[in-house]
Amino acid sequence: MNKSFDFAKAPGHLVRRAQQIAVALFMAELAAEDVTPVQFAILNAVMDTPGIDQITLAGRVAFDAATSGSVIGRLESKGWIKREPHEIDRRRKLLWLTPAGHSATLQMKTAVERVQENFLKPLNPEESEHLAALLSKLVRGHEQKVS
Amino acid sequence: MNKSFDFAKAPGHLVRRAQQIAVALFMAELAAEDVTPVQFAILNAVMDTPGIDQITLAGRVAFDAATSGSVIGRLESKGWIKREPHEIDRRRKLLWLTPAGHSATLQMKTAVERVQENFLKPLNPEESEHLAALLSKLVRGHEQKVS
DNA sequence: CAGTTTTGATAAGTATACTTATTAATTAAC
DNA sequence: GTTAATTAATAAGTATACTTATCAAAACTG
Repeated sequence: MNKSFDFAKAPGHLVRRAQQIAVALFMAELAAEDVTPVQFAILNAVMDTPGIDQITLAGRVAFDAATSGSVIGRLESKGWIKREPHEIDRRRKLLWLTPAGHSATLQMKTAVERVQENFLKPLNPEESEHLAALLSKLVRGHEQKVS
Repeated sequence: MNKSFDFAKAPGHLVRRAQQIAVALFMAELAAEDVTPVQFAILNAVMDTPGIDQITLAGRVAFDAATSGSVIGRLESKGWIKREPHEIDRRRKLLWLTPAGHSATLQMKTAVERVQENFLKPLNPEESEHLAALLSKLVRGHEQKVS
């Protein structure tokens, strides 16, 4: 009847909880760098593809132009990212890491790897792989509708 | 060298992505009710435990007193939740559903069950159960440090 | 090639989600 | 039993994350 939803078993709740934990571990491990998970994702993508434009980058990590635009603005204020208009298509802004941004990002990477390890610590290696595989399948299965 | 982090495989990224999808499905399915996942979680918890106080509720669904306080404020504005100070300990505020909140929450439940189904649609029943089990184990393994 | 449509970026507005600080009320300690 | 420590709630401030609206620049269309 009025039986409430069983949140402990609800996948949506578990996923939200897991994400909260991942973010908390990230923030704790990278407190010294003063960076957030989304900021790192963007720095990483720009390091991977220098001169990427904001829309392409948004599709790759944040999935929303408005959000990633404001995140990039913050990274620009920190002096980690440089924004320059595309020579031909002046609507577009292309992104590069500054030297400071480059070395900061490199430093973050080992810390982020530690975060991933800590995050998965409650699971053994097989379970960790299985979880990643299931999440991949789930996410890919939805990809058409969300991106 | 400058090989970037492989986000497609990073569990933190997958979890964030999965959560985004879950929220998007929820918002689409419950657009008519004008409610968010966190708001539903709170309504559900109050229906489950009428007269619960804000701190206990926060620990159960949102894990943060400030956030859940503001969410409850919004639910109060909507006329779905009633807040009353505890008779003895006047610091505490106890929560009840209004009649409108009660019937709205009941209506949401079937929609939320549809969301869970849609969310897990890319996986077969075994995989769905396995995913929930792995996430449960992961979350429980971290529970001491985060709550 | 003028007019419409599309696209990239930003602004505005709402809703989490967290931290730290503040206030008020209660409990503990001496 | 008054001060000290704790606790519940809120406020303030930052950072996502999304929607819709706006604006400017390109691309398309007749």
